[in-house]
Amino acid sequence: MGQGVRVNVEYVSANPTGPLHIGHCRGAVVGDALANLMTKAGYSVTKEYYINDAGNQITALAWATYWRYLQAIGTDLSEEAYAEEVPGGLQYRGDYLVPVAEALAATHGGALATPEKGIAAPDVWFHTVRECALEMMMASVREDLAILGVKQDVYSSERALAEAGATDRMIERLRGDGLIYEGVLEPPKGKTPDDWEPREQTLFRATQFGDDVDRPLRKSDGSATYFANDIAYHDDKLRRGADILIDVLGADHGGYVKRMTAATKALGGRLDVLLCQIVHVLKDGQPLRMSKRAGTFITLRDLLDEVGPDAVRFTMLTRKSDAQMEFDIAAAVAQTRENPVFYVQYAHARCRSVLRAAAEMFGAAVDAGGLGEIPLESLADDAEMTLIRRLASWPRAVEAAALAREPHRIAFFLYDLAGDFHTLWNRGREDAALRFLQPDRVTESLARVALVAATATVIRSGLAVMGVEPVEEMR
RNA sequence: GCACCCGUAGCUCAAUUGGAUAGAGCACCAGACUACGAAUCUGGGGGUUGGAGGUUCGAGUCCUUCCGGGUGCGCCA
Repeated sequence: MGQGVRVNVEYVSANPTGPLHIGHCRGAVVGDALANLMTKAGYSVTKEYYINDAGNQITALAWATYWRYLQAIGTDLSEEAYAEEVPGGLQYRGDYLVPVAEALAATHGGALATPEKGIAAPDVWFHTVRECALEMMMASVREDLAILGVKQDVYSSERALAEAGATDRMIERLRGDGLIYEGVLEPPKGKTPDDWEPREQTLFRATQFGDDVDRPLRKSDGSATYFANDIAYHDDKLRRGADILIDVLGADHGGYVKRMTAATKALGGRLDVLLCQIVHVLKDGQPLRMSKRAGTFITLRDLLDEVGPDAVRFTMLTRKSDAQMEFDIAAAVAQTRENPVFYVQYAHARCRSVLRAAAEMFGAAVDAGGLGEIPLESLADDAEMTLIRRLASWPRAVEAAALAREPHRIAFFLYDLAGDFHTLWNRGREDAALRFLQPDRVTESLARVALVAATATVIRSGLAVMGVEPVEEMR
């Protein structure tokens, strides 16, 4: 279906200012599964991560890391005294910066501070600290993603792009198209910021492409907005060779969809946005509330340790991404039918179990390739036909899901398929004639083995799209 | 105030993109284990798809409006 069409799927793209948390998890899983799904449907897919390594939050990260560094070399400075010296205040206080500080202390000793272990001039330490922090944060992000089973093809740097002049070039290009002007925006109705005052900014005519208001590309001091850099980045993705761009974003970026879609249109490209709504994590029936300030946010790593990557991924895909979801930790690890992960895995394990028994009973006829020649006319029972129909609808289900950008459909398909298979299996308990393996009826048995093998293949294939490992046996 | 997302069985969610009688699981009721693994399965009850209009041969799906929940709204990213 997607033959020749090049798709760029961008997802996660978390700011490298700390470890990934649950809020990032859904986007990571949905984006990865969508990319796999598009690949399965025949598109040529690039998986991409956008590193927001420019802007104030990275400066704040550097200052926070520097505080930990001063601590690591044994400063006398109090946290309060330090925070007063930080432009904008000390924003990140998490322990996760301690290893970065230790690495800095190990490499540079006290050289990044004054002899009294106080704050040195920024040109002494800032660049070094920022680069080290960025590098180690991204390494930790990648590590977490690897455990989740996510590996992206391209990691793009916002700063590198901006420093190469991409933002300026993009603005001039749009200016040439008559889409840029200098002007003053109206304050938002009903919720005017306290410090509002009219300022002239460089604006993009987003309203010409369906947005509600024109959007600023330069702040009043002339520096580029995040949006401007992001347009340049989307332009870069298009130029690298992509026919369709897909952004997987968190719900807090909902207000961003129209303007980015509009901007991509202005660049002559196409952007689809998948919005992943909030996930509420339940533990023992109680919602876990995330708060960065209180330090109680759940990291992705915590969740993976507790639930395991397969259950995390499957469970995240049991809901349409634009609907809010509850993630019940207990339910995700439950070994019952209520848990789709288990139910589907169990179906696959049963398939494999039958195939192992069949190989022992019938030998070489069951091996790969041998089943293709088996006459299948004997498969006529209702339960068998239901299963066959389901299997036959697999390619269409993949296409429809890819077209709709809805990877969760694969999870539901597999759940239904597993149900069909379990039903057939259990028919064999009531009616011995429906059992898969019957030593005295080789042809019928092999036809059923072929059906079981096909079921295992489709389950395996669907799980691969979701990034979940099929299991050979439950234990 | 404005924009976007959601509202479907008591609960958690589907519905092949506008198609036939809206489907699953949990919970509830009634059944099935001398097994190719019952960690399962079979059957049953349960619905004015948040409300009201409209488009259509046909609407959970599209349009208008209201109600409720969520997210966001220049010089953060």
